[in-house]
Amino acid sequence: MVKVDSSFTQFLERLQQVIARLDLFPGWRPRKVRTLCGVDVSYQDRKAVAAAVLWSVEEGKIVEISQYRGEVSFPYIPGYLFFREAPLMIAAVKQLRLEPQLLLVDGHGLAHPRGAGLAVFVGLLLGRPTLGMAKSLLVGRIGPQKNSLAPISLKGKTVGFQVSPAIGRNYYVSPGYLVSVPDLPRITRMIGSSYPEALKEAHRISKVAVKSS
DNA sequence: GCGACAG
DNA sequence: ATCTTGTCGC
Repeated sequence: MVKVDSSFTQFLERLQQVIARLDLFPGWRPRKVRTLCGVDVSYQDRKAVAAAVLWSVEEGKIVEISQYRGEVSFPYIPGYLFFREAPLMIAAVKQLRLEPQLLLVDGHGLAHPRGAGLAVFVGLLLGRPTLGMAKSLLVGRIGPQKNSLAPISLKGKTVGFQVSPAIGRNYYVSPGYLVSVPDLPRITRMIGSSYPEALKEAHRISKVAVKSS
């Protein structure tokens, strides 16, 4: 794994700051969400496998799967996850034959120290509506819960929500691309409120794939 | 300086 | 994330 000097992380920070100034979340309000695409990455040493799982909401089943095998040389550093995982995730999604309506990325989007987490980069570079969905908080404070949703506030702004499903652990959702913070509650409800099956499957499939390689 | 810290 | 056995609980 390469050593990462501060000049390089400073460069990545500048990149995130520039991206964060763009108009990333103008709002996306579909009448219906028919297909989701869960994206996740698993590792075994430097070997990595990204899985993209296209999921039909109405049928409740997998429609298409794609995997991308690669090598990582950049370490995990909180706040710079995009540089490690975005290339793999993007490659996996691009291999899909069908075009997903909404991407679900395992990681934060707006709920990031510089407002530009992994989900922002994946969504922006693929040009698709995207949500960041993380299993734990990176930054921000949790506000009062209302209807199983509690705002994540950062510097006085709401950057996402903590979701407390009827079943399972809490998770965190924030805008990745196109979807705005005010639209988050509605979109989250449309796809079911509990941790998405598309992401569970992407996690399982990438894990199995990296072990058998 | 100290603590926190997606996957 | 990954390394790892048994074990507590529904």
